[in-house]
This record gives sequence, C-alpha cells and structure tokens, in this order.
Amino acid sequence: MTPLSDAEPTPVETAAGRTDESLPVDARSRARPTMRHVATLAGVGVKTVSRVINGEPNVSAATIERVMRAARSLDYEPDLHAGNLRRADGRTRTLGLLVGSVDNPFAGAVHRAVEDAALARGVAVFASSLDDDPEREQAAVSAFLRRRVDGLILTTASEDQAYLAPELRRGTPVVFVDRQPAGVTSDSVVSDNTAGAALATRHLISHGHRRLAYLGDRHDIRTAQERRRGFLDELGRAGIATGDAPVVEGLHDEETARLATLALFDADEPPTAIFSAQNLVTIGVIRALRELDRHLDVALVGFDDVPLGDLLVPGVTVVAQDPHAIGRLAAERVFARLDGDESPAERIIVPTRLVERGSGELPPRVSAR
Amino acid sequence: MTPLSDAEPTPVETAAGRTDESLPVDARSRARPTMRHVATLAGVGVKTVSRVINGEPNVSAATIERVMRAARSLDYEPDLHAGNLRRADGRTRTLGLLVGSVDNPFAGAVHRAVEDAALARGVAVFASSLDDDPEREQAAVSAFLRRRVDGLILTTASEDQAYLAPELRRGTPVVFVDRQPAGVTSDSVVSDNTAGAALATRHLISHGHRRLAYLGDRHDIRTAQERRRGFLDELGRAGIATGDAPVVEGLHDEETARLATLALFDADEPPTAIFSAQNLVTIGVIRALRELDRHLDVALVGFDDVPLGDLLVPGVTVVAQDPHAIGRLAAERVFARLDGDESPAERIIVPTRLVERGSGELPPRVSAR
DNA sequence: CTGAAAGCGCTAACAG
DNA sequence: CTGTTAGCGCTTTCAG
Repeated sequence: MTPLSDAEPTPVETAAGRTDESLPVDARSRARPTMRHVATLAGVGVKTVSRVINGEPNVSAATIERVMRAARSLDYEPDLHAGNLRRADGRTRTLGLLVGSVDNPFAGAVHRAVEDAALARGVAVFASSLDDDPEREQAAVSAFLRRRVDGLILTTASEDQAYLAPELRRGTPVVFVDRQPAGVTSDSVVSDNTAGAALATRHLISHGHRRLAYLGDRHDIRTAQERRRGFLDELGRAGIATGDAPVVEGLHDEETARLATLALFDADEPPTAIFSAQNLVTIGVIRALRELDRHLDVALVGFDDVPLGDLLVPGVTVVAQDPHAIGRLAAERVFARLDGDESPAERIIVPTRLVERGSGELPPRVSAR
Repeated sequence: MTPLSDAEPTPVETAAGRTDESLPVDARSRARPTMRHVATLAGVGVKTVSRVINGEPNVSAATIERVMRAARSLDYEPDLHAGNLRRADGRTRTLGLLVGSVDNPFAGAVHRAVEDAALARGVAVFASSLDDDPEREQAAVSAFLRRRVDGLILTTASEDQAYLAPELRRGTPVVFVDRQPAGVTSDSVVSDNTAGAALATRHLISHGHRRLAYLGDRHDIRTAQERRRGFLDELGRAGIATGDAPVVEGLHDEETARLATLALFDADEPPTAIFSAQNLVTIGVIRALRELDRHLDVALVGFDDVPLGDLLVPGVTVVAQDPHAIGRLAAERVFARLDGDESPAERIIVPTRLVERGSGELPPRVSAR
C-alpha cells in the first residue's frame, strides 16, 4: 500500500478554523497545501517534489507518478513567488501593461496581442488604465514593480519618463507603445503618425479640398503633435496657407469634439473637409455633422479606425493603425530583451493604411450658410 | 553627516555583471536594493525599515525621515510577494479576471469597472482571454492561483466548474459574471437574460410582427439558452406557434451570423423581424441585411449593445446590458468576501434596458421575393 | 521606540 | 536517482 491511500483527506474538521493540530500530512481541506505536504504524502523529500513539479530530470518514473498523485489529491498549486525568491533567474513570468483605458478598442486590441504572445511563454499580464493621468502612471508602474513584473509595456501618460531610469538600469525591459518615450531611452513601437496624417491630408486635398480643419488631442501628447505636424506639412506641400487653417486642439472625448465641430461650423468660412486625429474625436465630429445634416457634404478622414465605421453612411474613411501588430511587436521586444538581447534601443514604426469608405471621398461643396 | 550622504551611488561598475564584491551597502546601481540595503544605508535595523515602509506606528519622525531618504535614494521598491510569504493575511492584493476576450467591448467595460473598484483598494488586476475554450479557462485559473491571486472574477467558458471546489473551500472568493456557475455554488452577477430576451421579443410583436427569427450563440452556453427561452416563451404568450419560428444557434462571430442571415432570407417564408441574441451576431445580421438591401424593412432587436449603434441607419434597437455595473458589483462581491462576508452565495441579477433606435420599430413588410 | 532571531514556501548547492 | 542544508526578502515574535 502506498502512503497515499491511507492519507486521503479526512472529513474531520477541527472546531476552530486554525490548523492548530500538527498532523504530519495536513489532510484538512481548508489549508493550502505546500510542497512539504505533498512530499510527506508521497513519502519523498521536498526537493524531489520540486523536481517533479518543475519537470527537472533525474527522477524515476515511479517517483514522478507518486508525487503527481499526491499533488493532485491535495489539489496542490505551487507558489510561484515563493519559488522566485530563490530561483536564479528570479522571473515572475508576469508582464505589466499600461494603457489609456482597457475600455477602449485600440487598447483592447493591443492588450489581446500582448496576451497572445505572453500566453505562448506562460506569462500572465497585469493591465492598468491611466486615463492620461501622469500620477496614475507612476502609481501603476510602482504597483507592478512591487509585484516584480518581468517587463513593462506602456502607453505613457506623462511628459517625461525619467523616473523609469533606475529600473531600466536594473535591466527591466520597458517598451513604449503608441507614444515615444521622453527623458529615457528604451524600445518603442508606434504608428507612423506624421506619415499617416499626411496621407489623410493628401487624400482630402486630392479630392479638391483647400479649406481643411484639424481637430485633435491635447498638444502635450507627442502623438498628437506628430499628427498635427503631418497635417500642416502636407498643407504646405500643397501650397495651402497653413496660417488660417482651423486647428483645434485639446479634444479628448466625443463630447468636446462634437462641441468643437459645432463651433467650427458656426464661425466664418467653415471647412469643406476635416481631419480628425483620434478615434473618439472622429466620433464626436460625426455626431456633430449629423446634427448639422452636413455629413453628406463635409469630407472627413479620421486617424485610427472607428468600430463599425464601414456600416455608417457615409462609411468613415480612416487612416487605420494596426493595434494588434503594435501589441505583438511590443511583446516580442520585451521577450527578446528578457532573452538577453542587448542591442541599442529600437524604435519600431508600424505603417498606417488608408481605408476609403466614402466620407473621405466627398468633393468640396460651398457652405450654404 | 548622515550615513546617507557618503553612500551615494558610485559610478564605478564592476567588469562582470554579477555583484561579486561584498560591499555592506550595495551602491552599484544595477542591483535591485533590498530592505537590508535600505537599513544599512539608513543606519537602522531591517525591522525599522519594514515599519516605515508599511506605515506601522512606533517609529520616531527622525527615523522615518532617514529611512525614507535612504529608500528613495536607492529607488527601493519593496517586494510584495516576499512580504506575503510571512505576512499574517497572506494577501497579494491581486485579482484575476477571466473574460471571453479583452478585445471585446463588453469585456472591456467589465474590466474597467473591476479595475476601478480594485484601484481604490490598491489591488492590481490580471486579465486573461478564454475564447470560450474550457481548457484555457482551467489553465488561466491555475496560472492565477500559482500567483496567489486573492480572488477570481470569471466569465466561465466551461460547462462545469467543479474543478474550482477545492479552491472555494480554501476560501478564495470566486464571482461569476455574465454566466452562472455549474457544479459549484458561488456568487454570480448576470444580466436578466430571459427577461431581456422576452422584452425584445415583445417589442417586436407589439410592432405587429408574427414571424420572428432567433439567431444566437452555441446552445451549450447557458446565457444563450436563457435568451432563447425568453424568446420562445414570449412567442408562446403571444399565441404564436413556436414550432416553425426559425431558430438558428451555434453562431459565435460576425461572419457565421452574416451567412446564417443570408441563408434565412434565401429560404421559404423569411422572417419579418429578427432577434439576435449577442452583439457580434447582431453585427453580422446588420451586414447581411445591408447586402440584401433589407435593412429598412426587416425589424431587428439585438441583445447587448453595439458600438455606435445610434449612428447607423436605421439606429440599432437593442436590449442593453450594463457591463460596467456588472463589473462593479462583481468586484464589490469579491471584496466583501475578502472582508469576511460569510453569507450564502448571492446571485445578483442586473436588469437590462430596451434602447429604441429605429431598427426595432420597423413594421412588418411582406417579403417581395 | 528599536532590533535580533526564526520562519514563510520554495530552489541552489551540495552531499550521498 | 534522492535528500539535506542554507538562504531568497520579508514579517512575526519577542526581547530589550
């Protein structure tokens, strides 16, 4: 008879919740079993259990079987963090992902791609929303570091990430997504914002527009700056005076964008075409144009895709980013660093793609004010 | 002079990466500082550092200041997991969230609500996508348990969650969201699927429809069963023969739903109204109706909201769930359990709400086949 | 108010 | 092939 059979969990429960009695094998089901419990039950030493659990060599098949049975019967789950305390590589097999908000299609796609890459390596992913708040960013990074994540992937909300320098020096891989780092040097994966914005602008110009408006996010967000620059540069190349092109910044949600659009058409010389530099802004613009019943005569190209954009009337023409590729590349970069890649910080630029669906192909029509 | 000032990080680096030299205070910036390093640098014992870091009482203001300075100068971040090894409550201040896919509006909203509730308590959130795969569910639960999460919130993908029983017995709070548990008893937070489906169906019937079709998810998903039941029950109440109402199941994405809809209108006696029981199915149906140019004469009510549903033409009438409330309530339940709530498992039902936008109010029109 | 010693669950480094 | 001892970074316990 193996030691296993007569050590089955007894239905006996002590009165108090505490396990005060010192049974060699703790069969009371409420206590979380440790490696020692498994070892005693299997009649082997703890190190042997450790070998079996970690799939290390030099254990006889019979012993493996005994240990596995004991572990299963106790419903044993090893404590990853306890192991990491002593383990040579000290890896927690955990990643931290910081995004604008997990409740946002772009972030969701990045997250999913990161998760897929992580899953293949047995790595779990912490996610945290920052709402573009620099303080939340620092707090979240600290919270993850205390949990000893192996690496960080972040859409930064702060203007300067110098606070990450000590951690970077310790070798923790940090990959910036969507926005470039400032104050530190590290890998980043971003869309080609300037080129994408220029592409959108050129598209509108090629359809005959000369009076184009830019509606975008806060100017202190680098990504927004780049898109604005792409827009203005392209106007310049087309010989359109950039001075009087309406440029509205500081928009960060549907409502502010909607109101800004309404104001734009309430002023003199409204534009015949709009470039909206962010997906929530695009949606706000669409709402406003609908309200004004101008959605079929004001051209619109948005940066970043909009859910169900192909089902709207007109379809929303966008410069689409590839959030899934961004997430995948970021995760690959983190893992490459963890695998020892010491090459200089890389800056991966993911191309954007113009998706013509109707709104961007509308010809200019003089406002009937 | 305090011990701090002459122990500033030296720019000297050893040749090898390894910290082989035994300096009492490790000033080499590459090594991760421990509480001991902070203690030595501040000239106090480790327990005092522990007290300061954890905000425990009985430390003089001067000592607190010294320790804080030392910790900051070393950029020290305490190791939460090492502490938990010995700590009485053993809480990792970490939660595991399992959903269909983090790349999904419903899951995103649940996630965000859980995160908000968790943030207020200093709890970090692991997220994992299951893709309705029972094996992924078990693997993800195990991965989280090994990382010793304090609680689990899950949209189950498996038919039976009996495998969770031992963990439940150990007192780990588990809250099911969106889908009820089977094989175990635990808290759950779900939408009122049957009532919501009945509401949608009644709405269509009240607009004169007698030939309604049901398009839904896999029949082995309880949620889908409940919605189907709500639909059929309501037909029965209205005296409509349920026998020949088209009921298409097993749809799980836009494409399968689109094809199923096309097939429906290719057959005899197509419906004048459709109830689609899931958001991706709703989108597939909309695409098909557009293709057939029937979107303005076939009524449609979807279960669960669709992004930008109000901007489509016609607007998409839906029975909206409240994913944010579901996530918030689930998190509150987990924290109540962690705070010692021992009351019987609760089943929280979140009401749904009919949102009329046009597609559900279309009158029946005989097919011009 | 402070610190030394023991121990949490596990793995490294040796013995056998 | 297997077990023993020490120690990871921290908190507990207990003694100043």
